[in-house]
Amino acid sequence: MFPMEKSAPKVPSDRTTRDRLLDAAEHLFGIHGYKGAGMRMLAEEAGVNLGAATYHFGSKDALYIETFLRRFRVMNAERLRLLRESEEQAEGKPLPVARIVDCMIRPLFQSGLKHPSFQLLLARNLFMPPPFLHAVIRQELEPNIKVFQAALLRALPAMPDSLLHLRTMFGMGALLVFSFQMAQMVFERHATFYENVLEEMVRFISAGLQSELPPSPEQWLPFPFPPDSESR
Amino acid sequence: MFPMEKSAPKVPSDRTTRDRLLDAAEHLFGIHGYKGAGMRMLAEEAGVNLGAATYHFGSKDALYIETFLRRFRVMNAERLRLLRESEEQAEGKPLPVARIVDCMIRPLFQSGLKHPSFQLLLARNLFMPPPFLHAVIRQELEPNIKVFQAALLRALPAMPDSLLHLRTMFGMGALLVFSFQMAQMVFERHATFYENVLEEMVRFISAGLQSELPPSPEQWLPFPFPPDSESR
DNA sequence: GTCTATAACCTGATAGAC
DNA sequence: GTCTATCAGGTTATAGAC
Repeated sequence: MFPMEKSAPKVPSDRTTRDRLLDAAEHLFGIHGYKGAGMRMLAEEAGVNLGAATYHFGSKDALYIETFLRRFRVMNAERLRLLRESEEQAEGKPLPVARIVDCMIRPLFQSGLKHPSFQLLLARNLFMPPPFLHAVIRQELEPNIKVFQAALLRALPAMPDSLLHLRTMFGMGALLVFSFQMAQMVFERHATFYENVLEEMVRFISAGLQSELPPSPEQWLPFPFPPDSESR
Repeated sequence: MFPMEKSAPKVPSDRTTRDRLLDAAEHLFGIHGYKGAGMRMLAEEAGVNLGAATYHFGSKDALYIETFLRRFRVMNAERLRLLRESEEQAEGKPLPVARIVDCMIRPLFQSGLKHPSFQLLLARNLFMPPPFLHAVIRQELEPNIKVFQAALLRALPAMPDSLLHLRTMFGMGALLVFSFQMAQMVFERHATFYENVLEEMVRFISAGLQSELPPSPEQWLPFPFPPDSESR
């Protein structure tokens, strides 16, 4: 009934093997995709045994999910933190659109600079996640989207929210493709380069969000993000 | 030395088997990706034998390339046709940005309505083509991009062309993600729905392209499209 | 916790009968 | 042109020694 004294830490304490596995997975899943990278490949790059690999995570799917969530969670938290901080500074006044967009996409650039291989994995999974990741991402992203959508609606009160939803998705597309593009060339450029691209993207997306309203705005149905994919 | 009289047509004449294979490939590669769909799966859906499948195309890669190019080529040709037509109507005056953007993206919607499974395959491959497709796409896309870039520069003479290049890429991102999204729900909506989305996307992208210039425009290096991917 | 060995299965390609 | 049978190599997952 009593917990054992030497209660072996169920997961931690073996940082090395487990974490090297996660790093290898981040790298190789990013490059080759879920189907493209096998457990053997991962184990080899991590320098661990094949058996040990499945031992630590139970299954390939579980490893993939954990690899993705490890950084995705902190990135999303950072997004919310930046927005909250901006809103406190504004003291009740609605934020400018560009400022909100900045909070949305800046963490992606930061995370991309720190973890280039994750940026590849991220773009891949936001665009076309394998089926078992789909629900995970949605659940993780949902509160985030709600908060930003609300902030944008305060800044653009004349906009029907289904239209805002559609435009936000266009913006996500611009962000995603470029994020993938950027992952290929991190370390090749100076930090100011990324800051410039970030600013330019904020300009592009903000202009799109604020463009004139259509003459007869249709009631768009909401579009799920990430898109519903039949599989893979 | 003389060609045989009954010169058996090397490729055509067997439309059924070959074409059913292409259709199945379009469908299943679109859903599951290159690695996700095996030759067995394709052969089964096409109702042909596994051996016959590799016979007609030689290899899985060749089948994949042909499946993609079959529609990609006509889509790109249509893009150029629309632009040329618009330019003839304008009689030498530079076209409005929105008009150029319309010519760029309208064929994708049209093709998506006619061939929903291809739209999925297209988005997939423009975003992250398997390595052997990469060069093929670039070569096919290059003349197209040049023509549209030139038209946009005529419409936006104050814009540095490396900046235009960057912004065009943002636009491609918006288009791509939404195109993928749309592929999931073709047939569920009325035709006017798609026309409305198309117009809305033209508005979004045009506004982004025409947004104010950055205070000190940096000389961006060109970004390859599709992005350089290490693999898969 | 880590390893070896192996099970059960799937992959693309091919040789040869029809 | 189409089929069957098969090959050599890949996949994930697991059972059991250490």
